[in-house]
Amino acid sequence: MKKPSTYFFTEESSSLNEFLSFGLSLDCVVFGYHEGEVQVLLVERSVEPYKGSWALVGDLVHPESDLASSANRILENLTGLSGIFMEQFHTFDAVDRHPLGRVVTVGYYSLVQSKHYHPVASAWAKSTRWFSISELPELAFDHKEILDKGIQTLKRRVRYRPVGFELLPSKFTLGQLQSLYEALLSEKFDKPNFRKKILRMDLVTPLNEYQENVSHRPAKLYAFDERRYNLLRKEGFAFEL
Amino acid sequence: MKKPSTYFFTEESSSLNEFLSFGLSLDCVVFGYHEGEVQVLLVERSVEPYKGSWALVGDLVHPESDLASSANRILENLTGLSGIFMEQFHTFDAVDRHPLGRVVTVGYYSLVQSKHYHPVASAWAKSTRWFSISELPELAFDHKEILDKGIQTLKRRVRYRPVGFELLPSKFTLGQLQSLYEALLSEKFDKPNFRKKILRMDLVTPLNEYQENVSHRPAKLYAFDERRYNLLRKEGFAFEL
DNA sequence: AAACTTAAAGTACAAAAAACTATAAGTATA
DNA sequence: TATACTTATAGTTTTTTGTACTTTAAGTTT
Repeated sequence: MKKPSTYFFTEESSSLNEFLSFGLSLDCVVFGYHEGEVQVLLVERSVEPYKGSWALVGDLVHPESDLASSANRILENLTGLSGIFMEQFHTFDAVDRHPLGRVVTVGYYSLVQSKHYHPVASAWAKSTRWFSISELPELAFDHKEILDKGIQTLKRRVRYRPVGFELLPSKFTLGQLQSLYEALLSEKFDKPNFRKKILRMDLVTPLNEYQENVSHRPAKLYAFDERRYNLLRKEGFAFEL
Repeated sequence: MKKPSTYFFTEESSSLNEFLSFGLSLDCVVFGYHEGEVQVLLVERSVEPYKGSWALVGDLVHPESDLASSANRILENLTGLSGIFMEQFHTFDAVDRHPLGRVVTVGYYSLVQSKHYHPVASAWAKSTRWFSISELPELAFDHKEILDKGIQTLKRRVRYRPVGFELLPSKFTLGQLQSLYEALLSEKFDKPNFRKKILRMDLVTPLNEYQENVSHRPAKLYAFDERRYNLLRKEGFAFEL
């Protein structure tokens, strides 16, 4: 990259170079869902600082790459999966948040089906583990703050994004969908009304398939209609439950 | 600030210094409201790059300060007002977004009453002006993208923040409040129901004062109850209109 | 000064939606 | 064949929304 030669910042006469001294990192709250419980993937750091502590999945961003591609690289390295759903939620910039320098971090969250995730060996992670969001360990850096903000954001965005579908298999029952939303929002819904509302939105299409090997009436399976969602999203619809 | 000496990033063996080469800036979408219209404050740049173009209010962040204090400094310089409501909404990081180097910018929005705003001479602004959000000029950098995302975010946050009150005088009528929300959301509300909902929330307290010099029945004046709002916010309430 | 205009504030009621209750249906297991 | 469990839906009650209309309080016009 060409180094700048002109002044940009005019409040005091100092060159732009002086201001190009920030580090940029990305920390991702990887949400999973398993048997009615919302989980978060954490890694045990194998390097200083905070060696041995649990931390969010994250890394520094290379000066030549952007956040979205860094995020994909980081998650693909860790999970072996590419094209995972991921969204930015907040930037954390406390001056002393990183012990080794001025590093600003951008918080992302991502949604994966726990069962699709398989741990991959990594240079910076001694181990990785799913934690229930109700039983979290102490975290490195300001990762507790980032995680809390991530959970808070997810709970809101769930209301106007089809976030839930990322956490379910491609064929699911309305009961599973309801349990997921109840776990995400820590709130119970009325079954008949939940069904009515979901079906009215036309976001899911019924399949001619049913659950198998269950010791009760088998539920009909549904699939998420992505085309229909993209249509609705343009009009700015709300996911009212 | 102490320069780091240890390795942090282990994917390749390079020192942290190599990664401390980002610039950090802040761009603020200053929203105003005047006679039923939502406006944005733009500045005409008097310095390169994009000299002469309209741009959002923004500046580089000093390595020793954080975003919140930079934001306050920038807005106080420009408007002469301090303690203005301001909130982060998204970080923009395209590699080529700034012609002079790798500068990542954090988008904020702020809400001010246009009539309280008085332009202040500034080193980097030839002039400043309010624009209606329906008649915007071409903007410098990626400011169009930032502005669009800011408007989109405001429209959503209006639903669970008392954002509206920042844009009204301390004593206002319910009619004014309703017009403001209609302008912000480009949506009409039913008057009796709007009143019921607002009053039910207990966020506004009626005063024993009335409009004056209007050629019709004068409306009762109300004030926003900040204490009550802080109570409700902890429970995570929604502003359902 | 009486009649008119304008908008606030509130009332009444029908229509729609949501919340709640109850019950029938389908499958596996005891 | 009974029972345990869960899906699926019908129906009833309660709450919310939308519409129309009434009353009140000013200023404006004739």
